[in-house]
Amino acid sequence: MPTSRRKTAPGRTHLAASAAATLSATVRGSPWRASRERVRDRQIKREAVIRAAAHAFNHKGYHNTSLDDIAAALEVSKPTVYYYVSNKEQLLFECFVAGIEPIRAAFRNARSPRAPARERLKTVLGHYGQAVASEFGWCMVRAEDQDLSPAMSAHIKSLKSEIDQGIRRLLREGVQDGSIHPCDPKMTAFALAGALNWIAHWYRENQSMTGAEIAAAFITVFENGLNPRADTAAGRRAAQRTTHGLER
Amino acid sequence: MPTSRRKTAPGRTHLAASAAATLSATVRGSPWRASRERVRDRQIKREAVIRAAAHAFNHKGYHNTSLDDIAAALEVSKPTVYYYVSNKEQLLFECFVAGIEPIRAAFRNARSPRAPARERLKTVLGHYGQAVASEFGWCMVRAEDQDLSPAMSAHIKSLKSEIDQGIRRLLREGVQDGSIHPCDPKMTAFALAGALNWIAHWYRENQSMTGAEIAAAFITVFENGLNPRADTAAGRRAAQRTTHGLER
DNA sequence: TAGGATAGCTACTAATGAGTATGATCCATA
DNA sequence: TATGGATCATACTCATTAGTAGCTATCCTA
Repeated sequence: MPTSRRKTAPGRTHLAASAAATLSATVRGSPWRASRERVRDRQIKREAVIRAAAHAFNHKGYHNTSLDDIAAALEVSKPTVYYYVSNKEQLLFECFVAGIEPIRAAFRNARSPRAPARERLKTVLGHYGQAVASEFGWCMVRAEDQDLSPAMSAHIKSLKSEIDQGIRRLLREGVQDGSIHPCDPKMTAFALAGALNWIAHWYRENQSMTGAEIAAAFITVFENGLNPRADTAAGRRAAQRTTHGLER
Repeated sequence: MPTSRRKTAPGRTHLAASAAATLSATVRGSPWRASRERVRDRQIKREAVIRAAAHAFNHKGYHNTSLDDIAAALEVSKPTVYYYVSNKEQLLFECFVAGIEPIRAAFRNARSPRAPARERLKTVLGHYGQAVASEFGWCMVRAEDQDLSPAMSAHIKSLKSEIDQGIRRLLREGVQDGSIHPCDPKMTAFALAGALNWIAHWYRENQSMTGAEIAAAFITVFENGLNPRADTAAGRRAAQRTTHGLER
């Protein structure tokens, strides 16, 4: 890795460039306006830091990523990173929240029972899959309580639990309105979430599909299960041969 | 944590006790026999080290576990651990192999097409689930290439790929013999493995079921999918109302 | 145009933890 | 009973890295 210690002119760092690109910073107005823009500017830079962290965590893992790495990726020094974020742990936490927020939004939209619960669940799972395939997916999925302070760990656990409970509720509603096969909501929710979470592990290496395509493919898998095809004689025969007992 | 630096008499450490418990070390015989027992003794102690590592990784994560921790858990010093294992990375690798081996064995047993492929797949997935819920499950599932040297990373990847290909093959066979609904083998294998892998994440905190019970419950989930119950008028009505399109 | 807030850098501290050099002890064998 | 290998401990080295102290430059506001 070439240490391109390019001496950027002060006040014109990569971070600043990133902010300037998004801001119409040339507009001058009242002092308040300028002040507001400063705040926005800072917010944008902060997000750039978090995105860079997510990218690094994604590729090298949390513990193998130093804050110097993140700073280098932004062509900035380490204290600059600390200027936008209080510590490494918070960086992971922010990535986690950025990843999980779209899923929570999807749940909020799925609240009202216009459609059968199965359809609402499918929509939510679609968003879930896309979130996991996003840049923040890895952080979302791999953020472990072991790496975080008790407070943050508790916060993350409660967010995760919220998602879990949301899936279970939709499953129960689906069983009740008849749109979903009777099932154990807890185990089914675990299976669904697990299958989708796992996307984060192989998606980096195999980006031949978009997040939406993957999510759609998974929904199909969930719907078909492992049932034999009901429309052929061979399927019926094979299904009848089954013994219906797991190995001891 | 009380630093119970209990001064164990030399030659009578925890490791030795563990080995002695399993060995009938009192038997004296020919020098060759003693020599063979020494070898076995060493092997048993080595396995105790690996188990201790798995336990620690399981609870604190790989990077948050120091070799001093593992040594302390065995009431032994760090160089003793190094006496049985060449480095930390190898420790993780051994845990990984210990976890994945039963799954490979299950695949070997599922080779001959006595039963329909669906039944063979169910059996394999049952073993898979139990392995993931085992003490080595976490290591198996969370061992990342990022934490390992290229050589070990490649080795682990090939083992993982072997499992993946095995599942796909059984899926294809099942589709062919009619015992499994036509599906995309790749995506279906990802979903199945993901759901099962995820067990490792929640099993530690929720050991209300045995590994076998969990595996059985998951198989049921896979078989039912999200299909509506076909045996009620409500189910059919709900199924007809569905729009069959993922959100845009 | 002075002053204060903003934004950033160089150069450090301090702690942790992987891995090792060296030597002590025990036991089987000769 | 002397010796060599097996087993384990004390006490280090060395590299990494999270986080900080203290300084500088810029720019908006009064």
